[in-house]
Amino acid sequence: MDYAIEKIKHEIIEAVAGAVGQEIDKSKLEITRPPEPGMGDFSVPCFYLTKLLRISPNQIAQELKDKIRPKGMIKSVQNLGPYLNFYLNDKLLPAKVLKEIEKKGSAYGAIKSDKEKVMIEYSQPNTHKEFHIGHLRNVVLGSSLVNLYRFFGKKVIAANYIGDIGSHVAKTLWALDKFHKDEPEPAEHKGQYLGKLYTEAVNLCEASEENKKEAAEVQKKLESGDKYFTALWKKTRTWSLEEFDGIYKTLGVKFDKFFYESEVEKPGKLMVAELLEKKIAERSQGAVIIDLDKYGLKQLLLLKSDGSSLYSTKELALAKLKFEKYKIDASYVVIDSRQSFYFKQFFKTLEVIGFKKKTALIAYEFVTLAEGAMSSRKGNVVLFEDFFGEMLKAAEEETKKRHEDWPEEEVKKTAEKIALSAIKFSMIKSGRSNAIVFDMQEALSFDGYTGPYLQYTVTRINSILRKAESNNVKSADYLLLTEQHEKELIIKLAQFPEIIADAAAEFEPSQLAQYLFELAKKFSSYYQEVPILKSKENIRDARLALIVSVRQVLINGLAILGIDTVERM
RNA sequence: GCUCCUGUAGUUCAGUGGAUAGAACACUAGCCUUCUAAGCUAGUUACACAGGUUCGAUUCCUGUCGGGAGCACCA
Repeated sequence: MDYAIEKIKHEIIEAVAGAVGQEIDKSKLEITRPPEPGMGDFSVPCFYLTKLLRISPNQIAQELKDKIRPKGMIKSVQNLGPYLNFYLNDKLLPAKVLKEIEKKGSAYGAIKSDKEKVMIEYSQPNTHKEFHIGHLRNVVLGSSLVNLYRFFGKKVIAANYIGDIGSHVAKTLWALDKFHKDEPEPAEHKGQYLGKLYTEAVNLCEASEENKKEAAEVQKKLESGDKYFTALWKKTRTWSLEEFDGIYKTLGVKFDKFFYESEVEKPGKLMVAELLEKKIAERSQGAVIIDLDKYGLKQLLLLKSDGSSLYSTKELALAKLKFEKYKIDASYVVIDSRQSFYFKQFFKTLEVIGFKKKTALIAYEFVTLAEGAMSSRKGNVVLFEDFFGEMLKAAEEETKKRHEDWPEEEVKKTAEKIALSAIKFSMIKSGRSNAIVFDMQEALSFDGYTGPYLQYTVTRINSILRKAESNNVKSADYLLLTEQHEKELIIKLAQFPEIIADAAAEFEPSQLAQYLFELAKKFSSYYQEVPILKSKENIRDARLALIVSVRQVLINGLAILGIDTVERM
């Protein structure tokens, strides 16, 4: 990275370190932003230096202030209490930051590749089940992490691992075969049809042991290659896969590699047999387990007592595939935090059996409803399809209200992008460790901290630029950007590369969302208070150059969140 | 019972070992003869509780209480 923000911080640190006059750990020096704009642009708290210099932080700040000679990006220094407040050089800052953005364009904020090859696995939907807003959070989070990591300079393989076999499939097929065999195939929404069957099956299996046994029989038949059920499975599996394809297409999400549980089941069983032979795994109550007690992780079940496979059985073979065939340096899995314990066990198991690779779970809390958790059994799940439909309707209404003269086609196209941005943003604005309590009413609002607000900010900039017609943005004199609002915006723009690095390091796209919203807010205030088109010609050009940069950063950031912008809305 | 996550404004969320704890929604009052009012400006209200570490704790530690989740044949 060689961004302006780094140069600024480097100069500040060097100035402070130089003034101290003895060896200090520069990494311990913090750079923060003062609470009030008038107090300076950046500040360094002096608390850390008290141990070294053995005088009060206030005194340190005062003494250092006199020793620092402003140069380069630093215009002046003030001490205020225990803080050293730095004022940046207004003559250098705007040109440095804005030229950088202009030059790098859509790559502004990106970090140079470090060649690390990682696989990010996300979505992992189960076939023969409904696709609801809980699954949506995973997709939105996962795909933005893929984008973020690529921007962060990693080589990323975006992987999906589809649960196309297992007890849920068996239950659905059991119900289909037993109660709906003679029904005509649904013409459309076949995936959702299976979801309904699954719910029915779950309830029936809970109601009676007999049903449960029958469903388990179906699973055994599937695993032993029974012709009838295998054919039924193949057909219905396609129904679900087509549904998923449609959803990914709607969301604009692409995977580099699809894995299926069905392709790793047999290799997984072989691996378990091998582990038994090597005495790494052992038998317990008829099942096969690996004892992780000495790591405080209890025991992980690798194979059922009836010999059929578990999630872990298949996951073993998947891990082998990932590391050996794809030669990745690290494997990340985006999952619901309810599976955290299992994954801790599983990653430890990989270590024990010899895969000493970088692995991490990117866990997030799940999506609930105000009345509690969604469950197929209770039938209170909010399907993605329904959610998207509602959002689309609302976005169309809002768009029509504002643009009565627009052709139907344009309304539709714009509304879809608005609806998607609202959906995606609502899934990403909360940090991963926060459960999302889904509220349709709240989701339908396009005001405030939402995706549409960010899109709207971009359209306002577009609108100004359209009206500007001719301009001399390229040769703008940045020294004319002297308003406080302008300085604030420029510093905010300069911080973008840092935000990218922080958000990536913590797997937190929500930090990026927060930043983009703050940037948009700052622009909106500026927009309200400072005229752009009506200012004097040379000032106008400088301001146009500034808002072009603001737009660029908003677009770059939104792209990482998977959000498209629109020309007008 | 054990483990993990969590408790900040009426609601949904940010945030930090230190300068006055920020937003959004909702509510109230202003602002469209001025670049799109999906906007802007102003106002009201908050760190669950009790100890400890520290010059300083909303932040770290311990405990209590509350919410969510996980802990062997589901994924």
